[in-house]
Amino acid sequence: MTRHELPKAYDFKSTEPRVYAMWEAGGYFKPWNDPNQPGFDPNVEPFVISIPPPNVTGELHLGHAMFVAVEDLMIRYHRMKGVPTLWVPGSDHAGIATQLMVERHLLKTEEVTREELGREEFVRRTWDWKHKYGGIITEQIRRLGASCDWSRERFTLDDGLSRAVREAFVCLYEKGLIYRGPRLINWSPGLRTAVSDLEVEYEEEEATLYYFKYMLSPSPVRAERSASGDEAGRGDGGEGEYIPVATIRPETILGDTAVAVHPDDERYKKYIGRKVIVPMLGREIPVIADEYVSMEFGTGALKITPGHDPNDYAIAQRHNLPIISVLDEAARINENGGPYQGQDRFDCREKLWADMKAAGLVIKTQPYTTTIPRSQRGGEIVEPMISTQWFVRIEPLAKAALEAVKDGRIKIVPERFEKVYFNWLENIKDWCISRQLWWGHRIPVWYCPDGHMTTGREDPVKCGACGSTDLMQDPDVLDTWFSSGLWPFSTLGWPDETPDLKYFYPTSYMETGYDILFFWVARMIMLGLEFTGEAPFHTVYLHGLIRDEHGRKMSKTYQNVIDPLTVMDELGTDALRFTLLVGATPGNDMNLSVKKVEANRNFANKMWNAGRFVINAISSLTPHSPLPAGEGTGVRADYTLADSWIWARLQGLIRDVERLFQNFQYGQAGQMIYDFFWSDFADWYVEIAKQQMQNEETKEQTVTTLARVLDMCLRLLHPFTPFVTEEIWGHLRSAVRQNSILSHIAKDWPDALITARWPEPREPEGWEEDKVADFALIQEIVRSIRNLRAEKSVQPSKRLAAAIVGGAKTDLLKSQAEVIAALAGLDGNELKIQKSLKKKPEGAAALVVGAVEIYLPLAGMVDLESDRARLEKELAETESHIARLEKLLASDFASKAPAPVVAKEREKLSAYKETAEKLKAQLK
RNA sequence: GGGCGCUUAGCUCAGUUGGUUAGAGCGUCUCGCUUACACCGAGAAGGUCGGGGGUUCGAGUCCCUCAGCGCCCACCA
Repeated sequence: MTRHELPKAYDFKSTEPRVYAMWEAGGYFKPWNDPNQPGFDPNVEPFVISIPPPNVTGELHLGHAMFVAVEDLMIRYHRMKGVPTLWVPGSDHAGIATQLMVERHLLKTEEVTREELGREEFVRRTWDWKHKYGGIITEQIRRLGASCDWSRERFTLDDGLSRAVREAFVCLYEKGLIYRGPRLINWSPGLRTAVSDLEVEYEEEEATLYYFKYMLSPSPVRAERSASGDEAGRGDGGEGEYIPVATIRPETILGDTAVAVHPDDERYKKYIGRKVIVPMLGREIPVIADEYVSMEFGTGALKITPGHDPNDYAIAQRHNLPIISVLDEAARINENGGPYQGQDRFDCREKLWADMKAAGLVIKTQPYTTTIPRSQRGGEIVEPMISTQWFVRIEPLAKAALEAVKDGRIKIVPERFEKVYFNWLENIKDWCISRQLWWGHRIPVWYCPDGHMTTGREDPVKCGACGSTDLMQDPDVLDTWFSSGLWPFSTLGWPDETPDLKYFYPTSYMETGYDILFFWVARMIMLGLEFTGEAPFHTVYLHGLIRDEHGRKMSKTYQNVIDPLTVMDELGTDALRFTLLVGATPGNDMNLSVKKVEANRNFANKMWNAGRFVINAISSLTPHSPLPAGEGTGVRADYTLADSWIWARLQGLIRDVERLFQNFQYGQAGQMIYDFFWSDFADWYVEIAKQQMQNEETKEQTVTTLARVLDMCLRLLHPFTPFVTEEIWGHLRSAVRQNSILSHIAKDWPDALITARWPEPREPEGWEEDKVADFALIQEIVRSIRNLRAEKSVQPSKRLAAAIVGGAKTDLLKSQAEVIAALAGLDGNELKIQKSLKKKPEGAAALVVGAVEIYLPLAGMVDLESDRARLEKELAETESHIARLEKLLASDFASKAPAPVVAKEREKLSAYKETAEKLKAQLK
């Protein structure tokens, strides 16, 4: 392999599709231990993730990119550790979203509405649409590098999962945990369906508060005196007594069935038990007393509309008030609205108010800010309405789900979300699961003409109660989240005890965004515990949401949306993945910018070029000099300091990464590998390797070390950036094939390689620290020389002579003379290293690094004055450190801090003292 | 009304058992096409870790408090 064969810049465009196809074709995404295959071992614990199924209608967005990046990392890491690993992919039928999209599509292409087509035909068309476009999103998920087992791909509306939904419904129904009945629910007038509490969003908006008069009807028992209250009392025109009331939705006046006041309210006490007259309709309704009413707020009197307000509904229940609905399914006024029947809710609001004004019933209007309930989907204002719907009796399920997290069977990462989870489940209300849609799992309940309900695992032929064969299935479908809630086990075959279900369930991690903790995660836990008796996963990992670079929400109106497909086209998948993984911290939102992705595109290119260098180096070895195998964690006696140092650093890195992965600190781990690769390996070791390779004695061990360290880095980075690492590794493998030291990239995680595959005696305790400390001195010397060169504007190509006085470090420095010379731009022949020096060289600039003195004879460039100033500044800094440390060591620190910490500070102090002495000598 | 998060270099952010002189990327400044990489290399400037108090030998890190920003939950018309 020659250098010319590898392009100078990493070509992700041609690499990514080729590599992905290779993985998929090689069966690499399938678990190696498979219950459906011969040789299956049930005793090996697998690692399993169910994908958060994207909507079939979905277009790839950064949320998808995020979960794929994190989950693929988890999956690849475990796979490399040798664990049988399964990532189950699939997609969600997404009831409302898909139905709306297909409706829009049909209207545009065929100018036909859903109603015109009829239910059966519309559902058929939607399936057509799904077959045609449903694969787009999964293709896009593949582009992200997701190593899912595509042979196990599922869809929430396919036969198996539909059967699971049916089974779940019937079980709950039979246990009495599902019921049907009229309740106050959230109604979406545009979509004409009920929605659950979670699908309603409350936004603060400017509204109007309308004040008006509730006139008292003449009382049989005359009120003694007029009110003492400020607002209640006689109307100005002597029109009679009234109670002032305020509302935001005047149209609901038509459905009022009472006016409520606080029992202790002196202003209104006397009216309790009397009647007031509903404006424009003339109905008489009672004035009631209820402690719910706040005397301080508004007028202190509250109109009660049980049909369209949850609070009023509750009050009505307490007082046995009638409930009047005034809106139809499109939120127009219905027959109970008298003259206003047929008007839109907002038209009616205006007209009714105008009429009331004409009738002298209006007091005033006032601008008012309040929270308005809007549909999460359409954005329209949701109306609370009485409607007959299906509900899940949630308390028993919630209780079990609460318990599972409280007793640790399920752990949520980051932990603070456990509190959020508890709070939600403790205050949960019954879940409205029926939707007035056509696309979804139809409710498996049939009605006979007498109204009996029949359900079952098979479609019934006759009524279970009366035997009638005249059956009509419930027209509604189930909430999309009902089927999603079964996902971890329905995808594995439940309700059948399939081999997959037995082996792969419960799954391991549930990884998703915190925004669907309630929608999805909590429901999976509730339904999983109910149907399988087990928690569907033992760990919930929640990632944050992605915002633009200044923390704003991405939206089309701001024009700040970053399209992952574009980013992948321009900068590569690995760059995007690495950015999402390293920039984020569990459960915290992250701000993304293309600039960050660019920086990581550069990192991918860095890997590529370091890889190219190493491969080239391997090729430069004679074919007959084999690379030694089996070297474990240790270092050979003949290794140079740099060889030992980089290996020592790598050991530390592997341990740190392992620890961070165990704690879900993926971002931190990625950052550490990045730093090691770029700074330690590329900037230092590779540069030294260039010099070591020129020496026949050290050439082979250097190439070996380059190859080993690169190999380990590729493995560590593979879960983050799978494509570029796989590609480099492929080239690396073909470069060393005849020399055979490397095995298989995607199979072994470094820690396993070190502890198991290369078991050799460890070096003496502390060798790593010693090597790191020694090398740090060399780095310091090189840096200070470079620094001085830059300061003096010495031409970079100019080789300088130098004299180094090493004292106790002389042997070490002598052994590193060539390294120092190469990296600091010194002339190797003119570099003198000695233990001590009688007299300091004339006209040389002096540097002090710890106890080491360096003299650079910069003929003609030395400015005695500025040199002196530089050394004096250093001395001052050193002495301030000495003072600080002496004070510290004289304090309670010395007696109370742990011994090793104190020892460390003492060492530092003596080092500073030595430096100070050298500096003083220079200044004499 | 409850609960949570954030506040660290010009910008975006790391910093999890409290322990050197607080880090990275981008941006800025000075050099440089040294045979892996200009998607690069070398060097530099830049921070009272939001304010105040406390615990401790020692606090960006733990506790209290205040302020600003953001999010979630919640039925005051």
